[in-house]
Amino acid sequence: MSNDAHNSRRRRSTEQPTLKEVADAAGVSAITASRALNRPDQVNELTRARVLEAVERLGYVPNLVAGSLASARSRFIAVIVPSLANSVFIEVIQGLQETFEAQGYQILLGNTEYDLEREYQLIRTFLGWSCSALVTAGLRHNEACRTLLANCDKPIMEVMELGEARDLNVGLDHTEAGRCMARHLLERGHRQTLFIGARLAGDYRAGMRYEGHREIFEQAGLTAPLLELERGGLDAGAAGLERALAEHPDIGAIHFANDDLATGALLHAQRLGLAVPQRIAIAGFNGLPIGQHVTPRLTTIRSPRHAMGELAATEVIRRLEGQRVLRRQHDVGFELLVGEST
Amino acid sequence: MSNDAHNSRRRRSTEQPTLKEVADAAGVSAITASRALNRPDQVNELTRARVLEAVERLGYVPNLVAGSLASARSRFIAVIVPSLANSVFIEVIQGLQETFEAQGYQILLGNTEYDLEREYQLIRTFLGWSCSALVTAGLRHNEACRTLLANCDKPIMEVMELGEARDLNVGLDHTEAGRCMARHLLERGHRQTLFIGARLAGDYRAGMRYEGHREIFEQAGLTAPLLELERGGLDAGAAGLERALAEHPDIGAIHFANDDLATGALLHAQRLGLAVPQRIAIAGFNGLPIGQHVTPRLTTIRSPRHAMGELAATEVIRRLEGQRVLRRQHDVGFELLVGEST
DNA sequence: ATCCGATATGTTAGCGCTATCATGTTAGCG
DNA sequence: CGCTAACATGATAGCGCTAACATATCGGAT
Repeated sequence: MSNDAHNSRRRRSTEQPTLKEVADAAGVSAITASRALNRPDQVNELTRARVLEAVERLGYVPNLVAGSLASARSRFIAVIVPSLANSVFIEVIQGLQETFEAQGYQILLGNTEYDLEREYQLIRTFLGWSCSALVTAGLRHNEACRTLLANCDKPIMEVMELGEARDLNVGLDHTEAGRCMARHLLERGHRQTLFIGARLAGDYRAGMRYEGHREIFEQAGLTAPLLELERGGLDAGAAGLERALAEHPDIGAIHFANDDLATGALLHAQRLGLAVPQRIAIAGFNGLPIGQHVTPRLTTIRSPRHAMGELAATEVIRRLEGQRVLRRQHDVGFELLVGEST
Repeated sequence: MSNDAHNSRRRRSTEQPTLKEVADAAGVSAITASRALNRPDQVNELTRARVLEAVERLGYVPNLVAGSLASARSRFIAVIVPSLANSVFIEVIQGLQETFEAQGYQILLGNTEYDLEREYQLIRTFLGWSCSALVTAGLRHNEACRTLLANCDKPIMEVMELGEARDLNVGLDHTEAGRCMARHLLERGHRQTLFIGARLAGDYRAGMRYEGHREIFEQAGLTAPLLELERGGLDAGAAGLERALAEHPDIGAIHFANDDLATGALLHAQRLGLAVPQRIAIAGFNGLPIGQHVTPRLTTIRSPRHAMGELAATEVIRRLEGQRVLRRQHDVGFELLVGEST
């Protein structure tokens, strides 16, 4: 009876074999079985073979939750981006994922939808999963989030832009990218130029590019009007072109905040029979493949997004494995792609 | 001394406060604090307020790993896709993510790179995290994987295509989609038609569309040659057009496996000065926005990718919350979008 | 006064794994 | 032959939380 009473407390959920059962089957202790799986070089070769055989035979799947609790480490990497709709983040994520997964880390993906409060909640949750490191897109966070990050001893990697990072930083200088394109437009003789972006409060990096753009035009004694759209995408780009022509009839060039908008406008100009760049020049940002397939090819700025993810992951892994990071801050740069659209 | 000896075993990793400390601060027991956070309605309102105040004051972040181990449940949903490069999967993931995150579930994203062995490894890992459910893209798995899934008592949702699913299934009939486009091409009078796809061994759903295409053409007493490319994307589409013209000079229409290829070809045809659809008609699959922005607009088939993700997530959540699923299998259908490219 | 069920809280014992310390075993050395 | 270092394995005690059972309190029905 006391036996039964004792057993009644058991609450094993699944029928999954445990490490203990594998160990019994292999005739070793649990800890040896654990080492055979996680620290192969600390276990005799024959013993390990017996354990692996038992694993195979019983169909053992390690309970990673228990392992993480016991070791206070998980192989999770939290990755936080503001949007999945924007292919830019997807490519960074891909670079991160390939590199992290190759080293046995699992990405926990969070999408803030450009909401800093959501970012805070996500980071809390991810810390609760004892993730090994945090990768966030961008340097701007709310108060609560900054506190959380400041009290966090894990590697923190901020990507996409350069600046005052808390820990590690891989990105590019968006203001300089804005200046670069503005200079190009000036060189091409465009004086009446409009900058068109979408939801710049969220996409503040586009706002930084506008600041760079404005700086150059104002230095040249010109104005740099801004048109902000409610939405992004190809449709919005086409609509933006219409609005630009209506509201700024004498405009000769449009600097779009990204290639989606710019491509939408370019293709719409074709439909309208507007000569690009003679009647209206169009420039973008990102260097998406589509921009190089339209005629005229889109003048844009290419950022090394995939490489940014890889580099960020590599540095985080170095930190996690106790090696010295190569640099705390990496400027991945950008490249002006001159097409025929300007 | 015995006290010290006892304490020497302690191995608390972080300085993070634990639930016990929160409970002490609030003057309740640990389990009450736990309930205050997870089962608010089981706790007196005032008690709960005290606990929440302590949580706030101490900056407590729940250790979800410990919680999952104790309850043998995590709020993880494993999502396994063959590629992130393809925007089709991204949109499904978005639909899944929005719906799952709204209910407090966290997605664990796995990318098989079209490798079924990798899929098996990913599923093992995810099961090790005691995920609550599994969502995989596609119905084809290797032997080991099928065994794992068969012995798994969690909800399993297979998306993208329809067929003999293990458990839940949300998708569309790709063979029928291929037939649909083939019929359209025939109606438009195209007799000499080529199907172009990329890496069909991995993207077997494109292969199914080709089977549908071939069936219709062969029924009409026509041949349905196939051209398989090594890579996908816009560049590949352009290259595919070149090869098609060289290898099949009398071809009048090309049915591409997806819109990326088709758009690449369409834009390339523009550059070459080939009239579309007079000299060569072009059709795609997916219904990407870009196809509706080029001139002529691309004839394609739109699949409700975002909705597919939402629906899949909704059904999984119903199952997890003990409600009856609406249907074990959902055909989300597709829509022929007739542009001017055919 | 007694019993009942509903509500609120507490005690105990795990969940499955690994860190830590302890022990045994073997080879190498003076 | 004892001594040490290197290697291999084991016993024990947690990691932080929650399931299961236990207890206390209270208003209302009997």
